Amino acid sequence: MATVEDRRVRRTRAALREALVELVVERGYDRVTVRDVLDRADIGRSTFYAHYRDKEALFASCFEDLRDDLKREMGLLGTDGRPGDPFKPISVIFEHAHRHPQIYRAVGTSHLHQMIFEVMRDHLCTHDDLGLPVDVAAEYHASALVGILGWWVRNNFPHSPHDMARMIRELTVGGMARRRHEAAAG
Amino acid sequence: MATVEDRRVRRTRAALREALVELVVERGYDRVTVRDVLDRADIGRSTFYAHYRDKEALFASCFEDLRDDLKREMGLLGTDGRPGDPFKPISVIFEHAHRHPQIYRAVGTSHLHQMIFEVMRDHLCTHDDLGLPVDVAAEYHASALVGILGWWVRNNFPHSPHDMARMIRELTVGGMARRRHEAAAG
DNA sequence: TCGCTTCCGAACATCGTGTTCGGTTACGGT
DNA sequence: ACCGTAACCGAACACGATGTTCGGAAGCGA
Repeated sequence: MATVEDRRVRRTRAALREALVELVVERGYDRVTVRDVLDRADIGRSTFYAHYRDKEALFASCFEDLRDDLKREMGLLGTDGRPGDPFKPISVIFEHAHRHPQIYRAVGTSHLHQMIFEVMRDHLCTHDDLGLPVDVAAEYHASALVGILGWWVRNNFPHSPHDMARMIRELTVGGMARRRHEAAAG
Repeated sequence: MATVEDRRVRRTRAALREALVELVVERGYDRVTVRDVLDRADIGRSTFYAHYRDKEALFASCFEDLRDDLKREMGLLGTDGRPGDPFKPISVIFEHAHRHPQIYRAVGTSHLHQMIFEVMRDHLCTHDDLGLPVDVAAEYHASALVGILGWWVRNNFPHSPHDMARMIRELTVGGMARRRHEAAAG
């Protein structure tokens, strides 16, 4: 029956995560060594390896928090059963990134990609059949979305989350609408 | 007045490039060491560093050949001044990838991304104004294209290049056509 | 054949990684 | 406040990868 997590553990892990994110933002993931993280966080070497297998594991743990947070917000959209605005999820993603600029700057798009791909495929399966392989459409739209999200983050949020969602809607919905129309007519 | 390149240089560089590509396909870029490349190519250590600064430089040189080749093929499309099929470039890219499966499997999409983004932006500037920032549209379409290309390569070319180009056309053209129509009407 | 370039390979210094272990500190529970 | 335990420290170590140096051997083009 584990009591509340030891305060030392909390502080150690938080310091390590914060240090890694800072350093990755400053130099990029590849140019950060474990030693750098240790110095920045002021944590002993052996302590690091008592908590994480390696740098990659620490990085993943940073992203896990973020992912859970985002998934929770996404989950709130589908509670009432009604389909709702199919582009609302995009708004949510951009709002989320805008609220966590540091970690979105640090995290590569590869982690995000897998998650968004899955959301996208489920969405396409339930909402409409486009007359072409679902995986192709899902990969296409997921790549576009993650790519433009990364661009937006890298360029320090040159447009508001709302504007980004609107523009993506306009770039995307035409293709979908046209396919639906053809499918209905043919 | 440099004569033809020394045969030894040609053979050395070719062996190194081939070895690196093979190993990257087998294990992924991060899991390949310089030593691995040396063993596979049967080249001495000092010889390697006489030709390339590090592993990254060798990898870049692999991609340069490919890029020049692709750019040449792309260049052949615009020689007659007529606009032609705006989706022909996409066919060319997929045909090219299909003809060089090994190196496309090895090369990450990041190198490709920059190139395709530039082509896309130029294309959008000359062809049509979409009523939203060109950079946004270019990044969106470039990301989608590179993403789906990577997916196609990773999954061992589950559709023909022609089919891929067609599907992308259908996923893309609706959005563009709709924007053009609105701009003309409004 | 001749002169020059390239290649070889062993040795070396340097750096990052991940582990071990005995000693110290700080936490949570009572 | 006290105590047992868990976490932290830091120095030392083994290991592997990187990139450089240099003298000698071999292959190239002319």
